[in-house]
Amino acid sequence: MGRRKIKMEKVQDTNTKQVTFSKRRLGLFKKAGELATLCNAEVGIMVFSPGNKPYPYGSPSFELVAERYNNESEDSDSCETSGNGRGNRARQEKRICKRLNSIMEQVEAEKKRGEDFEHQLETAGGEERFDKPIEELSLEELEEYEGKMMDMLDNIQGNISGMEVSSTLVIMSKDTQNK
Amino acid sequence: MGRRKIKMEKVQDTNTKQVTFSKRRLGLFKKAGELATLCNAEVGIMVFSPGNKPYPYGSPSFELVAERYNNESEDSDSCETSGNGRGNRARQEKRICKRLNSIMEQVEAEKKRGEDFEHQLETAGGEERFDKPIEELSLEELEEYEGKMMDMLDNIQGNISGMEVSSTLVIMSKDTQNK
DNA sequence: AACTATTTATAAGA
DNA sequence: TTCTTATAAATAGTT
Repeated sequence: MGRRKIKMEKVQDTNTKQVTFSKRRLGLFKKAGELATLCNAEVGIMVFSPGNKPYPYGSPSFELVAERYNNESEDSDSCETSGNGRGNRARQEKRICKRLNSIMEQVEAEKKRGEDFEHQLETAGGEERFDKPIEELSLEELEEYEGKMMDMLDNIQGNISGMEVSSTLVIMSKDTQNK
Repeated sequence: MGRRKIKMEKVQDTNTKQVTFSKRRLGLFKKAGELATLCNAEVGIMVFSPGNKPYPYGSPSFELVAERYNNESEDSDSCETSGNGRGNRARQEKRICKRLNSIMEQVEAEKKRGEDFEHQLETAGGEERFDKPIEELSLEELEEYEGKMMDMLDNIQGNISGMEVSSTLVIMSKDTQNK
C-alpha cells in the first residue's frame, strides 16, 4: 500500500529497512489499539528490531509468544499414560499429564530464575559495588557503574525472554491441547 | 476502511463485534508477519478476546506489556539522591538510582514468585491430589482434577501477567529514562 | 464465507 | 527525519 507494490521479502537497503520498520511498527501498534478499543480485547505486543532493540506495546495488557520454541508443543514430555483403558479416558489423562508437566517445569524455572537474579545482582561487575554510599563515587566510577548496570539489564532481559517462552507454552497449552 | 467510517469506540452489537474481532485479529497478525519478514524483526503478540480466550501469534518470538500499570513509570521510588552537587551529577545519580531500585524490586519479585508457585502447587485444590497414581482416579475425579488444574493455570497466568508488568518496566526503563 | 465501496496504511518522493 | 501523495491493502456493511 504505497506508490508501488513491494515483494514480501527482506528489504535489502538498510536505510529503507529502517524507515519501513518504523512506519510499520507504528502501524501495527495502532491496529492493536483499535482492536482493543473496538472489541474490548486485550492486546500485548513485543517487537525486536533487527538491532535487537525491544519495542513493547500493551493495551492494558501483557503478552508474548515463541513459535520457534513450540514448533512441536504437541510432542514429548515423559508422561506415563497407562496404555490400557479405552480411548477417551486415555486422551484425558494425556491432556492432564501434559498440564502437570508444564506446571512443574514452570515451578522449576521460577525457582531457578529467582536464584539467577540474586546471583547476578551479587556478582555482576565486582564486589565493592555497594561499599561506598552513592554520593561518594567519582563521576568516572558512576559512569562505569552505569555501564555495568546496562550489561546487567541486558542479561536480565535475556532471562525474561526465555522465561516468557515457557510462560507462553503454559498459557497456550490451556487452549491448544484440547484438540 | 470499509463501506463507512466507524467511531473508535466499543462496538455494541455483539455479533458485529465478534466479526470485527475475527477480521481485525487476522489483519493484525498478517501485519505482524509482514513486519517480521520485511525488516527481519521478531514479533510476538497475545490477544485476549472479550471472552478471554487467548490468541497468540509469534514470528519466531515472545512478548508482553501492561500499560495500565505503568501510567506513571516516571515517578516515585524512595531514592535518596544527595540533594547537593551540581545539576548534571544529580541527574546521573537519579537515573542510576532508579535503575537500581528497579532491579532490586525485580529480584524481590522473582523470589516471591518462585515461592508462590511452589505454595500454589502444594495447596491448590486440596492435598490428596498426588496420593493416588493417576491411573487409579475415576473419571469423575479426573474431571474434577482437570477443573482445579484450570483454576491453577488461571492463577499462574495472573501471576505471570503481573510479573511481566514489572519485567516490562525494567526493560522499558532502559530506553525511557534516557530523556 | 464472499463481495465491494471506502477508508486506511504506506512506499516513494520531497 | 518528518510531510506529502499516489497507490496498495484492510475492512464495514452487505449478500
